[in-house]
Amino acid sequence: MAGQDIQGSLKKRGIRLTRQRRLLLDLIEKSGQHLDAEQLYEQAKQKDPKLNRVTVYRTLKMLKQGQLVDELDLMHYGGDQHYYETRMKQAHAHVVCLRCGKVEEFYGEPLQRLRRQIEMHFGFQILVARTEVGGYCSNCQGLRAREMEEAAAAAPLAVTPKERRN
Amino acid sequence: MAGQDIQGSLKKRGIRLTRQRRLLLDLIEKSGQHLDAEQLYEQAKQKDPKLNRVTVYRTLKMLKQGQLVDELDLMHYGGDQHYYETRMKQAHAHVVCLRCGKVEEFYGEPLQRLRRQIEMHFGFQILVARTEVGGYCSNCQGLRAREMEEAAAAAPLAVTPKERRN
DNA sequence: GTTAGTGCAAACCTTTTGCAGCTCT
DNA sequence: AGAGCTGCAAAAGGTTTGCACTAAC
Repeated sequence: MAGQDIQGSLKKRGIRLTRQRRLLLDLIEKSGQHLDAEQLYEQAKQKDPKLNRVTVYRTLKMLKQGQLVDELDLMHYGGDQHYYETRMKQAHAHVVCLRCGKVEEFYGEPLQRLRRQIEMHFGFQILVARTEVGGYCSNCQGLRAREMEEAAAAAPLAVTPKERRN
Repeated sequence: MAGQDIQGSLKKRGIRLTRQRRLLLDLIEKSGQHLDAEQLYEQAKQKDPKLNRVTVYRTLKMLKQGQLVDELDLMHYGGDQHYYETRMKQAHAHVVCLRCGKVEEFYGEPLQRLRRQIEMHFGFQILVARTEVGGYCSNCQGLRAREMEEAAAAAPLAVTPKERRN
């Protein structure tokens, strides 16, 4: 399983597998979602109430430096914190709906192609790559349009009136 | 000029063009680089010592919401702050060397192709998209390898020894 | 004249650091 | 045994907010 991979990788590097780290790694790997440090801390605290928020940050930093997790911000939809995911999966882009917050993942060869092109074009050695996209999901596009109309009806001022004067 | 575009766009939306905003817009547009809020503040203060840092943040936020600038983090090479650039240019990826900090921009059709694919695949309406890549530029790859060797020579411990024992 | 925008101070949120004590190997 | 890790408290860095005053339209 992926779990073994990360823990094995740490062991090989001479990094200690403490109780706290095992717990955090478990949570990161088993969570299907993208967790931020605070969510991870909350979940971990339920299993180990003594665990400190600082340990979460230190563990995430270590995993990031060791290239075992990737750091995302998901277009800052939920704020300025960072989200984390394991690197087990194939490269993918994150597609974030700015209205409902849903995050979809895009796999597929245009990403690999882009990556190869960048490496070739600059002779660059890529260690980490992120593509994040914000907009409206198919479900929210109509709702969003309706919301805009309503807003315009409620406040029939602001933008357009001034243009008519010219 | 691009300057006119942003200022005109703001005017149309009924957003006031204050002295401070004109100054900040000028700096953003004329700067060839990616500026963070603090750099922008420092530069602005030289022309208007009274200008407050908060105004910089508020202006950037407004421009971001109005989709007149894009927000980047350049793989957090320089810290956790955000960088900004105008949206005048064609879509491009940012390629950041994690050793020397150089930022290159990748244009080219793989990006457009990726964008179209995401829109088609999910029926998604993209408002903003970012691709950021971290690694070593052609110039730093050799230097980096040498640094690693030296580090291994200086501290001949850590990782590999343990593996030999098996 | 109104309303939006500014400056100032203070708060806020996320993340990092210093240090004493604990624990994994 | 001893380096590495944790918890706690405190600080730091980046960004936002409340409020009274000012300026753009």
